[in-house]
Amino acid sequence: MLIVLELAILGLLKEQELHGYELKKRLSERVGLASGASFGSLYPALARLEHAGAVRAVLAGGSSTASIPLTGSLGGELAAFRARISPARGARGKKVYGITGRGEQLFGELLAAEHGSSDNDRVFNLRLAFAAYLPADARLTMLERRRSQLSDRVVHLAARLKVGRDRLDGYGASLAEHDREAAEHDLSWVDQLIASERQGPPAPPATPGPSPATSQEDTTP
Amino acid sequence: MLIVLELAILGLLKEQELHGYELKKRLSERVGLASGASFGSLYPALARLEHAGAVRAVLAGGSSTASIPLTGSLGGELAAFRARISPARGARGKKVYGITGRGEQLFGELLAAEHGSSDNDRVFNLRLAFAAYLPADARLTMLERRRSQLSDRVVHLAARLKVGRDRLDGYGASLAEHDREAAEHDLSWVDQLIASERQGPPAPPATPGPSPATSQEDTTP
DNA sequence: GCATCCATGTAACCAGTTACATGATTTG
DNA sequence: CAAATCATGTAACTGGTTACATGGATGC
Repeated sequence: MLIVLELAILGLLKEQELHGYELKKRLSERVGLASGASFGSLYPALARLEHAGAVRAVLAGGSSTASIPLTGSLGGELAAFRARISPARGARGKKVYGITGRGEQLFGELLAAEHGSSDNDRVFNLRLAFAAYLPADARLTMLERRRSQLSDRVVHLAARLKVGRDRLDGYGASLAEHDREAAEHDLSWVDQLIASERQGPPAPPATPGPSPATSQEDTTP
Repeated sequence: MLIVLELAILGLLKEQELHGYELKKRLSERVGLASGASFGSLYPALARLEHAGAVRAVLAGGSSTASIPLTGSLGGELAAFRARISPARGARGKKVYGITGRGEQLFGELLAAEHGSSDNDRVFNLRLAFAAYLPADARLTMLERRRSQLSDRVVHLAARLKVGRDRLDGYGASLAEHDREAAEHDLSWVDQLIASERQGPPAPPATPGPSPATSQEDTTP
């Protein structure tokens, strides 16, 4: 799924500039099951995004740790400038990517788009991971769509259990049962999310707050 | 994944003869999340299996309900015979497939094969669905491999939670938490399966017993 | 100076999907 | 008899993987 990878890349780059290798590591850890993207798909995706003007690459110089550890809250502009100190070195430098205005826009579109019934699980997880960038109402809509999806699934799985009672052996029955439980667990989780969405304000406890005035981890090196 | 689809097909055909369309429906309901195979992949897969001699097709005559509703407990022989009443009709008849000796063998191999670290979830679910056909020790091995896999995953996800505490926003944290819970749930489920495997006999409550002397579908054309 | 990790990229291949083309059977 | 559903198949495309090729940087 195009969107999955590209959305994930843009989302991570929105937080801070990264080069491909690092990006890949973050992708794996950040959205756990969602995306085990490999280099073979990551680099082409980056190339596509760059071609589309959504990200911009800067060849970064040698001293490795220079560009990685900035915490992200300042615009790409500055960091890009800093990186440009040593613009070209050997044939293949470390290519640090930053998101552009176009990229931010694309990110917003991808994040808000209605993914007509396809993929589901992975897509939802990913979008939730970046839900903080979504306006509150869109977030709620998304959660509710997910809720109804899961509720359908639970019904379907329960039906499977009932129908298959005589067609399933012990293992099949246990599997069906477990699937239903998992779906129910997912459902109640989403319900929780919805509930806390409705009464509490978004309340982002960590770094990438979408808006509030409280975000000031400055990053002067 | 080749194995997934083909294993699933063979497994279902082992229980009873089916034509593609019906097969597809069963695939969806039987192994819930595991396989939403579409016709575009199913028919080619059937063709491959037929070419490999693992399944054998019989053109079935018109009166639809004749071949479907047999409860599966009788060997393929009889059903095949019944279907052969009108062996060829229009250009495209309903093609009922049955598993052959080669197919049974292949099924066994696929079911027992070590799927070196790949796919995981779907494969496990599928194999569990047909676990009754596995000898007890292989079953245990498989369950234990899965257990260690899941245990690794839990550790990894817990680590993600701890590490990402400051890098994750509320949504990311909730997601990570939920993933960990899900993995833990899976783990304790597998533990249960292992436990009941160890002390109780397999005890298959329904149709498809793995071995008893009743299996005699010979393959004379 | 050699091994190991970091880092980027390409090419071949693979499983699977969607969309299309075709026709038979059932049913209102 | 027309519409819906059952049924089989093909072709184009997609999103992805593994394996390969290449080379800089680090550290022992």
